[in-house]
Parts: sequence; structure tokens; C-alpha cells
Amino acid sequence: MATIEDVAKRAGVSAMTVSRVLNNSGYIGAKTREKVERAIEELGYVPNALARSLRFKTTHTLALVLTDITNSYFTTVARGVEDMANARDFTVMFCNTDESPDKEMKYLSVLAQKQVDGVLLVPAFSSPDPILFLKARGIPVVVLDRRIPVIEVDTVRTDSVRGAYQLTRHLLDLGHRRIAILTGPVEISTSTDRVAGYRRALSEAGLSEADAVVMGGAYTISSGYQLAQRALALKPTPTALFAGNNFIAIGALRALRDAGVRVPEEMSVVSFDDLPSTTVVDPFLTVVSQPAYAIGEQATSRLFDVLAGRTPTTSLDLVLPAEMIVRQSSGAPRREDPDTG
Amino acid sequence: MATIEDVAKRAGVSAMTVSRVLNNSGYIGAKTREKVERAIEELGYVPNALARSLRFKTTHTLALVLTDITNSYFTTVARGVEDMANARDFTVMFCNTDESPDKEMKYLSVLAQKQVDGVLLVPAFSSPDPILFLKARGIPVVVLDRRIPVIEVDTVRTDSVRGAYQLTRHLLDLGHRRIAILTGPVEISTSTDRVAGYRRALSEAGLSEADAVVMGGAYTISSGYQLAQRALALKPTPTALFAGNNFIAIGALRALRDAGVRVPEEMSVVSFDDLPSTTVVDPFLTVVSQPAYAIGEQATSRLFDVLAGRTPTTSLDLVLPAEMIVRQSSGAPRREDPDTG
DNA sequence: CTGTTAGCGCTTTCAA
DNA sequence: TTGAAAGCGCTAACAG
Repeated sequence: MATIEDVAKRAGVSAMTVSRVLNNSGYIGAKTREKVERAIEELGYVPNALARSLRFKTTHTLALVLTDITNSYFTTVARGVEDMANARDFTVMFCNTDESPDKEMKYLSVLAQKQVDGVLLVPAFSSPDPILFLKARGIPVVVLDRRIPVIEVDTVRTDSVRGAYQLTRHLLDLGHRRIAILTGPVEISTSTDRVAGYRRALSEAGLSEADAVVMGGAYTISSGYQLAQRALALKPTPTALFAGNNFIAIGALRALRDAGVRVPEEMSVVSFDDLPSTTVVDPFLTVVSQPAYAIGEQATSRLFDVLAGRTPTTSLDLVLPAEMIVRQSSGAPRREDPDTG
Repeated sequence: MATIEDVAKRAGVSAMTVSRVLNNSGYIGAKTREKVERAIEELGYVPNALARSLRFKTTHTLALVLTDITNSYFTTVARGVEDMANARDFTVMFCNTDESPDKEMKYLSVLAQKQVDGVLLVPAFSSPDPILFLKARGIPVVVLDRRIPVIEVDTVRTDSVRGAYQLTRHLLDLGHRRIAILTGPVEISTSTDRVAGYRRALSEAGLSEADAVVMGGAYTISSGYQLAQRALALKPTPTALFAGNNFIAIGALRALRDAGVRVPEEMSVVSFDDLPSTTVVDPFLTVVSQPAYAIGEQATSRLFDVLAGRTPTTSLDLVLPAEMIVRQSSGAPRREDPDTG
């Protein structure tokens, strides 16, 4: 790779002059400029961003740290991030933590070393440590998707409480009284928030605490499968299942299929997170759909605000609305199912 | 962010000593080491990778340039890349080109400036330019998924010819004689390779050139929809559709649904690319499934070989086998459909 | 066992 | 309008 010095020699000028041509700074003679430009062309020279970054203390690079790019929800978030970053001539590094705080911490350390200008973080865990680590090193962070309790940090997420409330309310309106919620780990805010929304809807409908059926697991297909199996074994059996995310929904639907339980005739199913429209022919599942792309965009936009020094004193908690989409997977409970109420 | 100098001052030693502690190089007194380590701890110091990279001319960073991370196939490729890179303590930058050669070129230029150690490229177009650009700057490349004609470059991809042959053969064995292939742009090797495999199977079955129904479009859902509509309008109507990728398959299936054509009773459908198992309850589509994760892994592994100087003289063209999975979307043609042969 | 010097590629002063 | 020197943070090579 040619350096600025190589270009300078070839053009018969000093490195400084080349630099000026590159950055359009200061006065340059027309002829000199031409010579320099030719030399650049001939050598296929590209400036070394490392050296520039070392001086300017900015790398034009962001990092997106998430749990698993393979989850279509996060894929869409990533695309929103990348598009917004690209529009400002920033590049994005991506890191999968697989919900492991260790892996997350290792990545953050590397990213700090690489001097990324900012981090977009989907926390693996409800701990303030990663945030504190970054803040201690002066690296701006925006948290996506999940709340981090206690600590002050910019956050962009979906309104999980309200989304869960809507879905539960929808089931209640259809006549369901025994609704099981199959949810993720209790350490993650999306999980607890969705349970909170669910409980609120139940209580507004006049149901008691005893009517809540909360089953916690992980945000995985296998967990969804197992939770649904356990739900089916309950007496009385729930008439509706509320899946805490898309993976749990898929697992639950498979469990129901394997058990020969028809949806929605014998069991209604609703879910947080839609399935990607690019993989589904006939959308069937009643869902609350998160604005994944917008979350990526908005979070990145906020990060740029902070980088530009447009930092309001108070930290942001941007809560985007989820959209409920009613489809065929939810219907009225069967008549013969006795109300539990 | 604290520098090595700050640490040195705090520990009462020279920067060099700190460097030695950091890199475990040379002899260091136990007490000195301890002092330094304490200072590092207290300051939350992380070494500046930019400065190191400037010296060592290596950034421990790779770039993955692909068309659209939103396509589940590429998402899986990306995960394979990231896992392999992470295992060697490399970070990955990702870039979406949306099949635009301009966007691709802009990205490659930025990546060259950022001194990435290597590039994993899913070319937007069958042109040698991007490869030449990188090679001219001494940046190793491995091409994924698609062949680039003319030029010598390491490539890791699926056996599209054979995969297409298998799918077509499967349909022929079921008794289909009029099979339309709905495929992507002619400028992309996967597209032409799949058509080649399709033709080979037809000709082996004793069908003539006139029996081939090749319809080219784009690798998108809307294109799949339109192509299928056009295929339905043909006389005689094909008894089977071969979708060139997953997006085309989804589009085609929607067109069939909207036209009230049942699959597989009235029309068999097969596709290159499986749909992600994380979004499908009941896999239905007969497909040839590409080893997406392995492609990402293998390509990255090859890139590391090149980086390590283990570069054999001859360039690699690693062609991984695709796996055919027969499901319910393909069946025998209806009796009343007259053979065209 | 520890410190000094020099230089990776670039740009901000300050001079000419 | 152009150039020389100095320094961003780090480490190899060479003292001491």
C-alpha cells in the first residue's frame, strides 16, 4: 500500500502538499494539484485511516453488540443501524454475544481498544457493568431493545408492557380466561415487562393473581417447545398461549402440532415479534410486531447526536410503539371449555 | 482514555516497561509488574489498537461485504464468518451493497483506508473490478457464494449446478415434463449455474431445448411473484415451478395462493435455499439447502490461511455440496395434465 | 531488569 | 503557495 510519502515523491512535492490536496485545505497551485492527483491515481493510493484516526481520535466506526444476528428481529435492527451509519459514512462492526456476559465483556474490551466512536448494545444481561465499562472509557453507548435498571443510559426499545397488554387484552376480549404466558429469562427486561403487561390486562379484566399462568424459560425454540408441553399438562389446561418472542412461538407451535392440538380451534396462540415476511407465505400468527428497523435507526441517530456533542443533560428512554396484527391463530375459546373465573 | 504514558507515570516507570507488562515480553521485576498492573487497573487502561496497528500493519479486522444481511441465507453465512473470526480474535465489519456495484466500490475504498486485514466478498456483480481493486492494494479477498469469471480468486460457494440438477431430476422422476425455472439476474453466476443444472437434467431425460422454460428476473419476492404469474399464463401451463432462491420461492407461493392454485396437487414447487428453521413451524417446501454456515466458516478459514502466508500457488475454488430435502411441496403431476413430450 | 530513541502515516502549527 | 518539525500511542532495537 502506497503512503502519502510515496505520492509526494512521485509528484515531486512534500507530503504536506499531498495532504492538502486530499483534504482540500489551504491554497494549492493548479499545476501542483494536477501532478498530485495524477500520482494518486497512478499509485492507487488510499489514505491510511489508522494514522488519521490516531491524530483525530475518531474512527468513524460504530459497534453493534447483540445476542444473535441469526434472530430475524435483530437482523432487521442491524440493517437499520447499518443504513443509518452508512448515510453518515460510518462503518459498523458486529458482535454476537449469545447472551453470555463474558463474551460481551470480551468484545467491549476489544472494541474499546479499537477506539470505536460509539457502541450500540443489546445487553446480554440486566447488569450495569458493560455500561459502566464503556462510560469509564468515554465511549458513548445506546442500549437497544432492553432496559438496564438502576443506571442512567440512553435506551431505545419497544413498549413491551403495552404490547403485552394489547395481546392479552385481545385474548380476554375473545373470551379466554385461562391464558399462559411463555416467556424468557427473568433477568431480561423485555421478559419482565411483557409479564407486567399481561398481568395488568388480567387484573383490569377482573381476574385474580391466581389466574395468571407465568412460565419462564429462555428465548429459544427448544424452550418454547418445553414450556408449551408443560402448559398442555396443566389442569385446567389453558385455552390460549402467549409466546414471549418469535422463537418461543415457533417452539410452542411445534409442540402443539406434535400433541395434535389444533390452532386456533383448540388453542389460541399469540406472540411478541412477528416472523419475517420474507420467509412466510401466509402469515397466520397473531402478533405484536416490533419496529425493529426503526429501533436500529433511532438508536444510531441518537448515538450520532451524542457524538456531535448535542447531548441533552437528561438521558433518553425512547419507547417505540408495537403494532398488534390480528390473524388466524387467535380465536374464541371452545364452548365446552369451562371458565375458570 | 488513558494512554500508556499515563500508566507509566502513575506506576513510576517508563512507557516501555508498561508495554512489556502488557505483552509479557522480556524480563520484568515482580514488584514492577505489580505496580504497573495496579496502575492499569486504577486507570481502566486499554491499549490503543490504532497505534499498534499503525506499527504492525495488521488490524485484526475483517470485512464482510454482502448484498443484504436481511436474507436469512446471508445472515447464516455472516454468523459462520463471525464465529470463525472471533475464534481467532478478529472482529468483523459488515457492509450491505444491495447488489449495487457503486455501493460496493465505495465500501471497498473505505475498508482499504481502514486497513482491514482481509475481505470476504459476495460480489454485487460479475465484474473483476472489485477484486482487482483489492489485489492492487495487497488486501486478500475470498469470494463467497458467487463465481467471478475470468479472474483468479479464492472462492467458496455451493454447487449450484449439481443442486439444480438434483431438484430438476427429482421433478422429472415424479413425472413432470413441463418445469419452469424462475431465476435471478443473468449477471450472477448462481443464476446461470442453476439454469445450467436444470438444462442438464432435462437433456439427460431426453427432453429437447424447446422444453426448457427459463424465466429470469431478480432474487426478490416481488420478482418471484411476477414470474410465477407469467408462468401460470403459459400454454401449456407448467406442472412444476423451480424457484431460483428462497425469496423467489416465497413470491411464487404467494402468487399461487392468490391464483387459487394448490401446492402440490395442482402445481409442484421446489426451491434453491431452505427457509430458516427458526421461522417455520412445519417445513413444507422441497429444497436444496445450501451449507450457509459452512460457507462463511470455510471462506474465513481460507482467508486466515492466506493471512498466515500459507498461500498455495493456485487459487482455491471450494465447491460445497448442497443437500436436497424432499418435502410435501413436490408431488406427481395430475393425471389429466397431458404430457408435453 | 529497565530506559532512550526512532518511526509507523498522517496533519497542525509555524516559517519561508 | 509550499515545506519542516512535532506529535497522536505504541513497540523494536539498542543501550545501560
